[in-house]
Amino acid sequence: MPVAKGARLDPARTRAEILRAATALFYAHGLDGIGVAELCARAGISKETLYRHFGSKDGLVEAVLEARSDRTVHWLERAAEAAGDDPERQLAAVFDALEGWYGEPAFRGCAVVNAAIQHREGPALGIAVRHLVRYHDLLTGIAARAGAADPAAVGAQLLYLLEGATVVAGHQGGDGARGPTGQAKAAALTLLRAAR
Amino acid sequence: MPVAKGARLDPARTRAEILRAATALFYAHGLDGIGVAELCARAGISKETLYRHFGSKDGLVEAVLEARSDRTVHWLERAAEAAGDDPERQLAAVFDALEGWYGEPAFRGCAVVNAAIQHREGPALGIAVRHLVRYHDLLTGIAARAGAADPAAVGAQLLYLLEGATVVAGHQGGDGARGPTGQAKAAALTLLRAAR
DNA sequence: CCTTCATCGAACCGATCAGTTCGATGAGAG
DNA sequence: CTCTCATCGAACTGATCGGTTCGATGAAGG
Repeated sequence: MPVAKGARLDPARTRAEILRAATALFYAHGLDGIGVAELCARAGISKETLYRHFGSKDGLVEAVLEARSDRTVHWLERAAEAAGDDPERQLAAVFDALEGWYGEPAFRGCAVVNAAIQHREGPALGIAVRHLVRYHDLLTGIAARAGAADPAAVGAQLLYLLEGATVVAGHQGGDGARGPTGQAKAAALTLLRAAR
Repeated sequence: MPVAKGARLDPARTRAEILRAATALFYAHGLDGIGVAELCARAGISKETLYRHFGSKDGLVEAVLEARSDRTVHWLERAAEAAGDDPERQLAAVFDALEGWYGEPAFRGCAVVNAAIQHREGPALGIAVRHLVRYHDLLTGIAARAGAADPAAVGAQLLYLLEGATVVAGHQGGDGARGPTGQAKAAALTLLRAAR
């Protein structure tokens, strides 16, 4: 990142570096909790560079959220695929991955959903809705392969569990008062088995 | 609320009116989406009155969140009590109440949880953690009365469902793209029955 | 009647913010 | 070597924000 004055690096690399820094800062401090000036300082770039690449702070937020949604969804899809063909194993793998995420010290919930809660207007809400639909599709697919009578309904139930566990886990770290965790996978498997 | 210049109304009533307006405005626009000046205008009071009652915007936020948490928890407790002695009926009543709430056009998710997501520092996070603990206590009590082997674990599972359904429902209204709803109660009952 | 005081309304303050502009710099391309 | 242009860094703008202050007002209480 120590880009010199007249550096002519790959512009795509500059853009990626801005995205990387902005993703972490928006997640940690909230969309309104970090200013463009500080963001540029932390990313090691100038304001002019940021505005040439993204046009506005909202444009940067949109790019960050799109990338974050893609990464998270693909991460869970890969976790399910890697678990083999058994739908129960796939579901267990998804929730194992999630619970590993919850344990990271910087975990603060889902960045996309959090952003939509912070900025009801603007691109965040639409991206979050699509994000939830993708989660729902993933879980509905597992329910369908498990032979559920109404896969979309079971997918919705599993989606509630996933999002609820994420929200609850996201509130643990600042204070004490941690509620019981590790129940999300058990609940998900119970719901899937009850649907067959 | 058209309070005249030298009005000597019950100060407690003035305070309550500020709280009422602030609760709605913070919920609709977010904690950072509404300024003190506009809030005062909408509440029909002057800035000096607001600052005498609450000291700061953060003080007002704290009072709003405390009151909102109390109201919501008591509302669900009453819904459960009114359903009689059968734990399954109590759980159904809680999720019926929630799903009625989700259908309101102004529904935007849980104000307390949303606030903690917006302001990670300050009083919001602590209030939200306590809020979730109270929800967990309510649901754990139902699980215990239903004879669950591990009531706290079942309470956590139900808490995930409750929060997840709230978050998902809170993202439906701005855009189209509504996911399946109405599955929260069915999932909750499935989990409760599986635990007996 | 007269004191008290909650209230209004408007001006004011310092800080911060998103976004713009510009001269200087230096690496890569021809 | 020279032109191009992405980049830096710093200054600047206009708006908004949270919070303070103050004189005027008028209802309640003695």
